[in-house]
Amino acid sequence: MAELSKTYDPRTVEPKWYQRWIDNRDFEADATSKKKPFSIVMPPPNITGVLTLGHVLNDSIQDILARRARMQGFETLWLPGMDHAGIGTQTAVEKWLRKNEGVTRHDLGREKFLQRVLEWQDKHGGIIIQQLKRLGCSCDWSRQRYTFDENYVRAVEKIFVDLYKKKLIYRGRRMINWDPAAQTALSDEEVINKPQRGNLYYVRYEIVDQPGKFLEVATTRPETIMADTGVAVHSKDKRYADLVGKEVWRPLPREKIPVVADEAIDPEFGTGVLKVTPAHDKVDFEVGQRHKLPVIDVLHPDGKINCPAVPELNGLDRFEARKRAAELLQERGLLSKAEPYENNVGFSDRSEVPIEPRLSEQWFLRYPKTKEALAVVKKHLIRFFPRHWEKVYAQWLENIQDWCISRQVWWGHRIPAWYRDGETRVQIESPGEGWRQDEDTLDTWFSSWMWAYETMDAKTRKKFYPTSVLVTGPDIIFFWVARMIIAGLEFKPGKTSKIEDNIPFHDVFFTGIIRDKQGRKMSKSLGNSPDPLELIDKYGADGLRFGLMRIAPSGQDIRFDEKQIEEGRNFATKLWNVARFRQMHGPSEAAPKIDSKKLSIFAVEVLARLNETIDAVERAYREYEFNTVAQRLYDFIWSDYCDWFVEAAKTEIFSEDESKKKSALAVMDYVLSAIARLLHPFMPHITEELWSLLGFGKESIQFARLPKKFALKDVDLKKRKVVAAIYETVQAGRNL
RNA sequence: GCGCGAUUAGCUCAGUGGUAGAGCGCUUGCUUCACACGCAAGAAGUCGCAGGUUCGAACCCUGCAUCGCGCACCA
Repeated sequence: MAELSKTYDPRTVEPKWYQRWIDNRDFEADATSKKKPFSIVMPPPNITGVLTLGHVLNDSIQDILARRARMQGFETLWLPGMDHAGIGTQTAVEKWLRKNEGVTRHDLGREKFLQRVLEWQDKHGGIIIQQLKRLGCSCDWSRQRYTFDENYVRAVEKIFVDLYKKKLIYRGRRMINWDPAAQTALSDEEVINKPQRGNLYYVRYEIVDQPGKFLEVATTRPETIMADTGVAVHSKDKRYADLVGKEVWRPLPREKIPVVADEAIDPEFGTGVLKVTPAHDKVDFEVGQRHKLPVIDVLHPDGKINCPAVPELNGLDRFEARKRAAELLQERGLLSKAEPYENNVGFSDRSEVPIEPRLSEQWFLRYPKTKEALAVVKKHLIRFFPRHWEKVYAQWLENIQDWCISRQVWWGHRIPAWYRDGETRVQIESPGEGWRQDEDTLDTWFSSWMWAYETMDAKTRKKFYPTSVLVTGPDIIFFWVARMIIAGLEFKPGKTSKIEDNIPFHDVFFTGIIRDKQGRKMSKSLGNSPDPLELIDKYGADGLRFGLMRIAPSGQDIRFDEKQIEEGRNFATKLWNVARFRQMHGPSEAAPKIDSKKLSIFAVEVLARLNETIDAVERAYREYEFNTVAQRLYDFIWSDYCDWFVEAAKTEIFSEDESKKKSALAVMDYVLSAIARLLHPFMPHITEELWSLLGFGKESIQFARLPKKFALKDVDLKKRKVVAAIYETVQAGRNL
């Protein structure tokens, strides 16, 4: 048995073991194994991403579950991979190109740009995978997948074609969310509403056959007046009843537009008159449809005004134009007032600029299996932890709208649609000469929704699908979790067509979101996100993992404080030292013989508490209460074992009575071995090191069975009262 | 407007019907033969507010307040 050094050095110990695990192929799952399966697919991080604390939390939890499953005797697969992250990656590379070479993607053209993305990917991509290894993640790297793997791309295309054939995918000209910065359509989920301070402008529209009389319209967007093709009032609004059917002069440019009556107008808002701008607002579009109003688009895709008829505004950026339009109206006496006003504006999740509702030709998916998806969660065929997310999930599914899946982005899965002379064909291969493929790519989530099964080959899938549990953040419950459930139910990748064989996972554990000390989200721009790699250097991967898990209540947001990680490191040191103490009194036994007749009352106490801890830990795992597991282990080791048992046992260890000494040491071995195993999922490296140095097993601790409770006799358990009394006395004595 | 969380010691958070807990911080004492990343002792909370249920409420119910999040509205 090697000697334990005076201090624990995670920086050498951790990489040493990780390398050994990899060399032994300990993480590789055997699809032909007879053991029961346990599987997790990792939510694929973006190829451009670097490790954040969010990943550390997420992946530590997955690692804990995977490592525990191995110790429970399951054939365990933790399948890792990466996401190409369409808009995200494209934006990152464009930014890099602009900074380093001063060129845009349009300067390069599609082909060259994609070439550069691939080069960039080889050079800078996938850093996060190396970082996950440093965390100790026990992923099956031999099965690592990428949403751009050839087979995966093929599967995405195939699904598109299938859904098209089923008439679930269609192409249509509809109102979509347009991101003028990234210049692409977005799904509703990618739009975030934020309250914005602005003005409510009261604009005067002169009534055509009553010169000098005006209809006043309240609007926040005077820059879109040029696109007005009508004004609308509520059908029952008496104030304006006589004007319905007449015409008013649109101020910019001056033109006659009709007054229509529609139920959608709120008579209470503003003046009760709505300017109808079908090209630039969803409600207005619908009103326009009902009254057959024309659609005039006055915005370029980049958000600049497209209206040569009003040269003062033409070519201006939309926000610039807003101010200018108000000035123009003011000059012409058509602005009666402007009052400060706060309203919600939709922002692009990615580029963080306000989106524009825009009429556009896009591909859409009519979601299949929404009722079934609702039912599997309601009936707990899929269980959510914590439960309250079920409601959020249900609310989304009940109000679901068709999904806009096409993106005007170059980096992504190409849409398998082909055009020639007004003819359209949807198929994977080109139909032949003269056919032009659709320029657009698919929403990244349209590929990720197959992640739970398309990452597995047939043999792997047979053994490991459906997966056991999904660990992810609640922020992607719609983007990913719900859509994966739908995909599982619709595409039926399971061994039979039964629902329970096709759901993508049995349990979903939603982690909390890590915030800074002030409760703000971690973000690059705020610079409040500590670098996990630095934390690992400082405190060790095990320290970081344990520290974080201990403060991560199930599903609650977490306020991060480095102090908490320091505690994790301190705990590792404590464990190390108490093992050293044992080692100073001779070699340990892998299978210590404990003569229950010779157990001291202190030994009975610590074994009883170990039993309680084993039970409590088991219970907490069942509910995914990782902080409880961590806390119970922490308390047992530090307080019950170190502070009380070891201190009490010292008298025996230093006594002349050999049998008492042997008994105490045997109990220490028993408890230490149990501790190492219980703690291994949380702190894999240090426990493996101790397991090896103390000689508790020839094999890696990873495959050691979790400790069972020690069989204590009732006679012995009765002694616990005495121990309690003694401990109380000791405390009182110390007090004096 | 609807829904979901949170509100407990200076800080970060556990507890969830029966005498208020942990870690950090603070105070005091310890270079005691594993550990100062430590040991021992201690001070510190009318458990957001108001009602109700109960023998008994931090915990259950109702209402309110504050903070955060989601959905809807958003001219």
